[in-house]
Amino acid sequence: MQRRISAKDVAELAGVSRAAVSRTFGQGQVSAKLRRRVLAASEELGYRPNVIARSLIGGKTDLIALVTAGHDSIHNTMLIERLIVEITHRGKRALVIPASSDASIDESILKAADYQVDAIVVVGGTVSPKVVDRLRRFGVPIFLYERYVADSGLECVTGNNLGGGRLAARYLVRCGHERIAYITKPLMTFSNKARRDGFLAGLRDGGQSIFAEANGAQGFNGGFRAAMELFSAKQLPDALFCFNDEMALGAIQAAAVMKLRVPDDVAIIGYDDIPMAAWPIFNLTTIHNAIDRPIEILMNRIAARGDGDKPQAEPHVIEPELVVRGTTL
Amino acid sequence: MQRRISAKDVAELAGVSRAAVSRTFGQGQVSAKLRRRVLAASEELGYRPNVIARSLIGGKTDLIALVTAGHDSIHNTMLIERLIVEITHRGKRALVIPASSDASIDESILKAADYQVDAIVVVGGTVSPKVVDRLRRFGVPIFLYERYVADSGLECVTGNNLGGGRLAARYLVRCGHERIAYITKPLMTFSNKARRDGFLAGLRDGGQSIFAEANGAQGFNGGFRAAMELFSAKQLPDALFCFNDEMALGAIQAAAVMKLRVPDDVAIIGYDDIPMAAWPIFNLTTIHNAIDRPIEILMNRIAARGDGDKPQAEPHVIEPELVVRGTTL
DNA sequence: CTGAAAGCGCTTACAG
DNA sequence: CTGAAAGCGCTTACAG
Repeated sequence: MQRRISAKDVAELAGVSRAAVSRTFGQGQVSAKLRRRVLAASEELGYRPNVIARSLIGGKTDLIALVTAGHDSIHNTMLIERLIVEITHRGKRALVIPASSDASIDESILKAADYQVDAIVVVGGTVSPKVVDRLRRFGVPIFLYERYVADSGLECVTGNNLGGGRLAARYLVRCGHERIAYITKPLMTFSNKARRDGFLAGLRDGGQSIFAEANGAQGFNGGFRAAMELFSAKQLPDALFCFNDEMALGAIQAAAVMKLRVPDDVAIIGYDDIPMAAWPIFNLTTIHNAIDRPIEILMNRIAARGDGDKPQAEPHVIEPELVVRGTTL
Repeated sequence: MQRRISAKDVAELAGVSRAAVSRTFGQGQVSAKLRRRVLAASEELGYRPNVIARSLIGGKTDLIALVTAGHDSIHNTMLIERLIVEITHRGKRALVIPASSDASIDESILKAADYQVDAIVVVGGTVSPKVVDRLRRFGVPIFLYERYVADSGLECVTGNNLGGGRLAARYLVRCGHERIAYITKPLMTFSNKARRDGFLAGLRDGGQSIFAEANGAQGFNGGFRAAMELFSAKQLPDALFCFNDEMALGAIQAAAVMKLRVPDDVAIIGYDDIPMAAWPIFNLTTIHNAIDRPIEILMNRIAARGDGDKPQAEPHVIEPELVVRGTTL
């Protein structure tokens, strides 16, 4: 485990100054002849500039931190994967730091800052004002993805969950359902609350109120159990809106177990539009929660902020779309 | 965007030397009194050591690079997510660099090395000898996950795909099937080849040979189409082994479309044991491809290599297990 | 265009 | 125990 090749080694072999090496790989002007000699020496030694050392000067590491909370749903996992790919495509590196609780989000952000990242993206979580303030002083932009906190000074990119919930409710009302239920997850997270609020508002628009509500754990099994509970009541719902697609798939399963026909006996509608929703065996009607568009906005804003742009106070809101498939009339 | 707080600022405020600050946050000895003053000043200024600068001295960045090829399957995505979580739990940071082609794996590894990462894990891909050689000279350990290349000098952690394929074949033979087919993906990747080879060997063990083989694209749709092709032939297979679970789920779908009963008309067996395989609606018999155990081994070996341990030439092989569910007799 | 020098933020022998 | 100094690998004004 010898010492790595440094610019000094290259300079010596090429018979030039370390500055010449630096300029060859960086910004400055070098004559073609010098450049050739430096390149040849570098090739021979297998030299590559130490970007970590370089960042000490320029202040830029090309590192983007992804602080992720709620690694729970399929949609979230895909989202993070896409984020990583996009960050890489744009010539940056993704430093991924999963966090569990809200306290650990703060801690993760601080850790990211220790690495002098150029920007921090928090997926599905919030940051304490104290940490926000500190990072602002350091000039590290923080972005909230799939969450919006007014007046936080943070730039936010989020789907319109309120609108999505409303979309679902209105559609079910329009289809003529009259006993419409919601399947929620235990935690009233930002998105859960917004979808539910929008859903209730949508029912109100149609002159209805919520028929029933069941609380399930996260995921397929949670949706299954919650639906089983609703399907075991004296009066059954005739339509179900589920917090997300996975739970909706569990609800479809529950309907099968209870010999209920979907959508004739009970309509089911999910949220996110994960790939499985389109599988013919499920063919789930759902609210499409875009991934590509918000990520593109996010990436552009990260670049802009890097160029000194001010944070945009208004959130970047992406509108969801209803995708009608086979689980509704 | 002012300059960040440095040890110098803290030293001045506390009225001590920069060395004292350094020692307070690092290794050296400091008196309780000095430490207290340094800590107080740090708190006041919001100082945190710049780990990037620190790494320039110690040579350790606590960065682990994850170079991922084949971001395609659900199993792979989950695997990478788990790897990131485990790396973080062990106090390291995950630098995730997705690569598409094999050439880009080399390039990604070099980029990772530019960041002076402590170790590189390549998931589902190989490295050219040239790059291996260069990294060895730098003393950066490279690990191959889900792949084994003999005499590469790389430490490998992989499931026994050959054994897994064999397991599947033997089980189907034991169940009395006589027209056993394989659904493969277009690329003869390392794992695809090994599973197929093992499968053929297992059939041979039972005195049979492969009845048919179909080539589908990756994923659910690929499995669906490949199965449709087999189910449209004059003579139908009575059992299907699929490269992975997603393709197997597609095959189940195809059976439903063709009004074939599973497992009575056709048995289906997958590979990986993704969460969806256990969903009652699928209830897929499959070969369990462990995640936790190999990751644990990998993490331990990364730590050991960091402490100067030599690479282990023999691969760390994890044995798969047959999980019998409802899609086989 | 080129090189010597200063400096990014840190740590670690070296004296005291 | 503590501080002044050298150095990690790089870049960037500053002279020439």
